[in-house]
Amino acid sequence: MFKQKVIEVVNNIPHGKVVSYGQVAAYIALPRAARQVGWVLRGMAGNNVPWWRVVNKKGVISINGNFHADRNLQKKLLEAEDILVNDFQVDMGKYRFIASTKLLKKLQLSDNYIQEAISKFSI
DNA sequence: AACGTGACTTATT
DNA sequence: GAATAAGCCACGT
Repeated sequence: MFKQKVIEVVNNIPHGKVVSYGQVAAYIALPRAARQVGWVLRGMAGNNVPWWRVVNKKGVISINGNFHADRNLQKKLLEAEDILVNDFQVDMGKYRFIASTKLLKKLQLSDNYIQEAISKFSI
C-alpha cells in the first residue's frame, strides 16, 4: 500500500532531520508521486507519524492555512527538534536526511535504483 | 469509467 | 528569479 510505505519512510526520518516530498516519493520507488506523499500526510496529523519532518524541495513548509494542520504548528514542532526555521523555511543543505542503503533495501528497491535515489539527493 | 483535486517537481520562458 | 505549463498519481465522487 502506498500509504504504508510513506508512513514507513517518514517514520525512519531521524529526530532533527527533514526530507522533501519528492525524496519520500523516490524512496518508495515512485519518484513522481510527490503530491501523493503530501496527500497521505494530510491525514497523518494526530497519528504517531513525524509528518512535520517533510517539507518541499526548497525546505519550505508547504501548508497554506489549511484547516487540517497549520504551518505554525509545523514550525513549532521543527524548532522543538533544534531545527532552525527562518520564515517557514529550513536549511535543506544542513538538515536533509539522506536514507541509508540499508533502509532503501528494506524498502525493496533494486541496487542500482538505490544508488540513483541516494545520489539524486546528495550534495 | 471519467473527472477533478492537490502538504509536489521539473522544465520552460 | 518569478510566472507558467505540464507532468504526476492516489483517491473521492
